[in-house]
Amino acid sequence: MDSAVFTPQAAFTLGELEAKFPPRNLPDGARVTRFGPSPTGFMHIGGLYTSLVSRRVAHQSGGVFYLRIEDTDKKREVEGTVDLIVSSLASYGLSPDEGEIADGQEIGAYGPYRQSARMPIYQSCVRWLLEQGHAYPCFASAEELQALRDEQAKRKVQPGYYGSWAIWRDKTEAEVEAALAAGLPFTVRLRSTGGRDERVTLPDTIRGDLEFPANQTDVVLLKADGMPTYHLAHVVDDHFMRTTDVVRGNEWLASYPMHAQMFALFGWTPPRFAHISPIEKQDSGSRRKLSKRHDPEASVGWYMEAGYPKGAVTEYLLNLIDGRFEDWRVANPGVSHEEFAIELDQMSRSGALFDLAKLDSVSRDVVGAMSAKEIYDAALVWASAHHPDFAVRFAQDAEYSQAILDIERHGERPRKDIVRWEQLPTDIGYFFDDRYAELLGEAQEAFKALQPPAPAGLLTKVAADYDPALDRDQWLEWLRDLGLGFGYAPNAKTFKAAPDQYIGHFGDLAGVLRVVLAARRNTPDLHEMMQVLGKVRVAARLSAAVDW
RNA sequence: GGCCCCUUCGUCCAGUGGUUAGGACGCGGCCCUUUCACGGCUGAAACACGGGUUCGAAUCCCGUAGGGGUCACCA
Repeated sequence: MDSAVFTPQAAFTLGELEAKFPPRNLPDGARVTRFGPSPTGFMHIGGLYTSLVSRRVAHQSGGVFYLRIEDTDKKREVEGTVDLIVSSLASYGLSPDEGEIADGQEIGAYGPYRQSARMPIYQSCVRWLLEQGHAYPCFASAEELQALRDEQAKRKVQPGYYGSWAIWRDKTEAEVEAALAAGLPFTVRLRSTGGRDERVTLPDTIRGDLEFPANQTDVVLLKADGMPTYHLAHVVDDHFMRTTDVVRGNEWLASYPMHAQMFALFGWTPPRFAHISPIEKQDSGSRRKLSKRHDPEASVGWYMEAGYPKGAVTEYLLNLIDGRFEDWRVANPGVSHEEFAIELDQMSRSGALFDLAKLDSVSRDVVGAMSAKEIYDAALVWASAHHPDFAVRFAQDAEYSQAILDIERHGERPRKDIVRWEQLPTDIGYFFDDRYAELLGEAQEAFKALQPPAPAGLLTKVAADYDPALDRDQWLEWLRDLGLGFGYAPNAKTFKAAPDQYIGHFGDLAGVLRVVLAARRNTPDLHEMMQVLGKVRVAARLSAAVDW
């Protein structure tokens, strides 16, 4: 029978494909890796993780990292996902060297890079398999397949389409013709060659040699709609795209024998495999994969909304990949994390638990190392997308905004209170007069609750005498002096030594000013804060509070 | 259930026959201090269990247990 019936879109011989997609001309040792997401409406943090590993492995070796869209399941496909994937990768500095770089636009000589556009290639390969007798059409319906599984469950045998359970494996040509004539839908299946006691070895880059029973299942290669399954597409694409290292989740471990068999049948040398463990999450005692349904932090979008700096997410991921990154970071402050080399064979075999506290800590350090300008730029981008009100305020006077961010950021030990941009509106909102007006109620309440209460005349005096030109030491001396006149001890020690002689100490005085100026007790350095607010604002706020 | 993978402080990672089992996050204490952060010092905290091999085991071997993955015309 003419196998073209089952592969109507086949257009090439294997030889033609070999010529069309020749081995890459790369330096010795160069690795070609890829990221192959399915566009199902979501960009998983695990995808970022895998891409980070893959891209680095490729680039460290002078190789190529490409993006391949695995859109062979049109039922699950969600429009707009490709865009999301492309832009997510781009914003974390993980853009591919080949593949889709913008919606519908791709670069590279090994494409197309969307599997749905590669039908002629897959079908050509399957046609060859059919001709060699390594594949056959299967007309079994979903119901028949289910009945098969039920029977297997009843008899307590291995479930699956294999051996004598593979009902269409040995049908006669006449039976196939009849099914075809009846217009029954069909799939094309692999005619498995795996022996009963045969074993195959997977030389995994991360895990070392792993042994499995050889594949015995007549897996589906071409679905009823003519699309390839993952298994076929993986083998064909990674061969013709000349992938040298397949980096993928360890959920694929069990299907390796299937893939190995296909590579062998085609006569192709399989790539190296590195099966990485997914990021997991603690869930009432046990752990499980970070799931798109239950865990918001599984989505890359979550990190964007929270306003984690891009570098923080990357460095956290780097941390999971190799804990020595931390030591490297300490030894190489200011160096781009791009410089840190990843070694596949050093990766952890067990899955890492997602740790928000650790991410926050990494982020604190990353933000701590940024300049006010860098923070301003990144935070403004975030605010424009996620907090328009704040964006307006923040953008109005860029110089003022940056001065706010620069408080305690210019010395040896920068402030590390910012973890994500999301905090900014509440943390520095009081610097802006319109926002401060909204906080007035809170300020008054806190002011009234002050212990000891602010002495009469204090605010007026500070408002009148404050000189922004004073440097830190002069300011301290001035304010201590001034406070002494109102009964505040110059420091806590003095106060403790003679509590009856004072109403409080310098810290209490600073507290009064903080509450009035910022509507809160915890603010950055008061001296710098007042300088940034400026004489006019300071005086206005203090004077207005005299009547509270 | 079959097959496969994994197992060092709560978490992440070091440690590949001889270490007081190390670092980081988190947590506690102390110090610094105008609050909050920062920083410094310090403390509690782990080799899943049982057998071997060995003068000696977190490290090698065999079991057991626990956790995870996979057995689709989803990837």
